[in-house]
Amino acid sequence: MLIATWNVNSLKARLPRVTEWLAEVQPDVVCIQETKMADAAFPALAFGEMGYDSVHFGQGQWNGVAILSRVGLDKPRVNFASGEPDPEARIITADCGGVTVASVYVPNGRALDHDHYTYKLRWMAQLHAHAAAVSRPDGSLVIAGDYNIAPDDRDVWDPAKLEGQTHVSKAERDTLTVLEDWGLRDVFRDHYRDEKLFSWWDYRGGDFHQGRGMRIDLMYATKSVAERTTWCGIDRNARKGEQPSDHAPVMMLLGP
DNA sequence: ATGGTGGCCCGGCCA
Repeated sequence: MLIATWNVNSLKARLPRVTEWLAEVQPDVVCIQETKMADAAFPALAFGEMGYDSVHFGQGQWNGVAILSRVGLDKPRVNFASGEPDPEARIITADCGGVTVASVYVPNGRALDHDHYTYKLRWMAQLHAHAAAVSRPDGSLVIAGDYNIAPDDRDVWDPAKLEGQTHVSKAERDTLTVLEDWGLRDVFRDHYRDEKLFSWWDYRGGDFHQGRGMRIDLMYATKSVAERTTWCGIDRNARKGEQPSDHAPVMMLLGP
């Protein structure tokens, strides 16, 4: 079972690229972020014609998350499963092929002294509670999406240049450690020990072609799922060509 | 030099 996550940066602008990619790669489950559309505009029919069931949690102009699955899609849950609901559309969960899958779009944070940064840290605490509400540490859970956090310095092109900015602060990275302490693993890092491989590159300044990126699109999985993972990858080809998203899809392949 | 590109929807916000 091939599970993917992709921040598409507007599903309306990206639908041709997304359907082309689905046809080529044939993933079984896809977590999508930043659809930037209302539920009524979500192209469920187009995905259905390609064999995918889908659920979407949108709010219109900003945010918006979805899950596509061709291995079953049960118990869709929008927003956090416990505590205060997020006022923004940033998390959706469903059971797909025996795995509980959450598609998450973590707040950006903007700057360390910004209100949005405290919102981001609070959001990550709520994500921890969400994991515990939908699964046990010994269950089958994948939380995949745009975390807007680079787990460590291997995950950024130049740590020195990013010091003092969001995505790399200790407090943000500590929220990932909380997830790991609960029982989740960064499955990509299990398969690429020291490689500096990125999933996002700013549109500006030719950053993609200069290799100036970060790995912020992450797939956290419980131990039983991580141990079934035979391969992980980032499809940087999807960042090339006409009208790409600024993110590339990240994938994990599960054995039986 | 606080720029630059590309989404949103049509001047400025957000990433």
